[in-house]
Amino acid sequence: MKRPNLVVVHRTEITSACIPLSEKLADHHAILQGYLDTHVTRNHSKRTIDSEQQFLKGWFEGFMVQDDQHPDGERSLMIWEAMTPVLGRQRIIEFSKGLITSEFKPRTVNTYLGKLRRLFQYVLDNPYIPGNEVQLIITKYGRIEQPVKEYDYPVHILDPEDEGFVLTGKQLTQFYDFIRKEYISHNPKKLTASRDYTMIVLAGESGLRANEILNLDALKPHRDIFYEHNCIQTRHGKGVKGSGKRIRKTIFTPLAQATLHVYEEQIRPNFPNAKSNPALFLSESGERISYQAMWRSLHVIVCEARKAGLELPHSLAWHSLRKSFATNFMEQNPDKIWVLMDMMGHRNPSTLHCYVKHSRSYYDRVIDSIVKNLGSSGTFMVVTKF
DNA sequence: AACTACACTAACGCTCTGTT
DNA sequence: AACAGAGCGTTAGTGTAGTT
Repeated sequence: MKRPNLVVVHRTEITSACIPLSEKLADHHAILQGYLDTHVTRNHSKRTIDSEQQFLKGWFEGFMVQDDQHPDGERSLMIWEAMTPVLGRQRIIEFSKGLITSEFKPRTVNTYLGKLRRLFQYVLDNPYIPGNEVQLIITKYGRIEQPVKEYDYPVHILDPEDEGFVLTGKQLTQFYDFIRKEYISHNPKKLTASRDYTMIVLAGESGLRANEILNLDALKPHRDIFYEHNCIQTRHGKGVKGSGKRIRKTIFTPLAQATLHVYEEQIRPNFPNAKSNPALFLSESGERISYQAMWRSLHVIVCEARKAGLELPHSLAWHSLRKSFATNFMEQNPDKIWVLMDMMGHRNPSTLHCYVKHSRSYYDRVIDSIVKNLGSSGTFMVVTKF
C-alpha cells in the first residue's frame, strides 16, 4: 500500500477561519521552504534534499481536513495544525500505527517519523513565519508543540542479517564464464552485452558500487583508469552528512585489466560520442549509462544464467557483487583487513563486520582447521584436575 | 571512572515498480 | 527506453546500558 493511502485520521474542523486560505497556504509553504533551505546550507546532496521535499510535501497533502472556505470543502493539512497540542500527536500516532499494520518495515516507519520530527523541531526552534514583518506562529495560529514523541517509534529496528547474497569465488568465475561464452555469443546486441560484461567484471573484481561504475571516466580531464598503477579510482564515493563525494582508489586485478583493455580497444569506440563523452560506459544513444539501464542489464543476465542452470543467490543485484568482492578478498587475504577497508571506502572497521558475509561452510572449514592445529600443538591442555 | 558492546540516527545509495 | 517515486539498505557519527 502506498503511503498517502494510509491516512486514516478523522477529519477535523478548523475553527480559526478569519485568515484567508491563500495567506495560510503561503505561510505553510514559507515555513516548509525555510526548513528545506537548511539542507542546502548544510551541504546535503541533491538526492537527499529532493527526497526530503518529496516526502514532506506529500505527507501534508495526504492529510485532508475539512474547511468550508475551500471550494472542495476540504484541503491539505498545515504545519501548525500538525503541531497542535494533543491532536497533532494523535495524528502522528495514527499515522505510525497505519504504517505498522500495513506491514511496513520498522526501519521505514522510523525513517518517516524521523523526517517529521526534525521538521517540527526546526519549527519550534524558529517559531516565526518568514516574511517582511516579524510574526510569531503562536500568536497567529495558536499553540504548537513537538507532536512526534519517542514513545511513538519502533525500537530494535535492525533486521537480522540476511544470508545468501554473496557469490563465492567459484560462483563468480562461473558467472563471468556464462556471460562471456553463452550470453554474449547468443545476444544479437554484441556491443551492449560486452559492455555489461565489462561492468560486471569490474564490480566483482574491484568492489565498486553501481553508482561509482557509471560515473567512471575514460577520457580526460578525469580519466579514472590506471593500468600502469594497477588501480582504478572513483571520484563518486558515497559521502555522509554533507561531506560531498569521496575519492578513493581500489584494486585493478589482471582479469579486470584484460577485460577493460579489450572493452576500451574494441567495444567502446563503436558507441556514439565515444570521442566526446568522457564516460567509460555509454548507452546506445551515446550518453553516460543510467542506473536503470544497469539494473535492467544485470536483471536480464541473471535471469538467463538461472535458465541455463547456474545456481545463484535468490537476490543478486549490483551491490551483491560488491559484497562478494569483500567476502572473497577477506577469505584470500585474512590479514589485509585494513587494505580492504581502504579499497571499500570504509571509515570504520565495524562496517566490515556486517558487510563481509562468509558462507556457513567457510566458518565450518576454518573452525575445523583451527581445531586440528590445536590438536597437534597441544595449546588446549586436557584438564584432569580442578 | 573508564571501558565494552552495542543500538540509534541521519544522510545517502540501491532496488524495483508503475507510468508514459 | 526513460523516468519518477516509494521503500528500504548502507555507513559513519553519536548515545547509552551494562561491566570492570
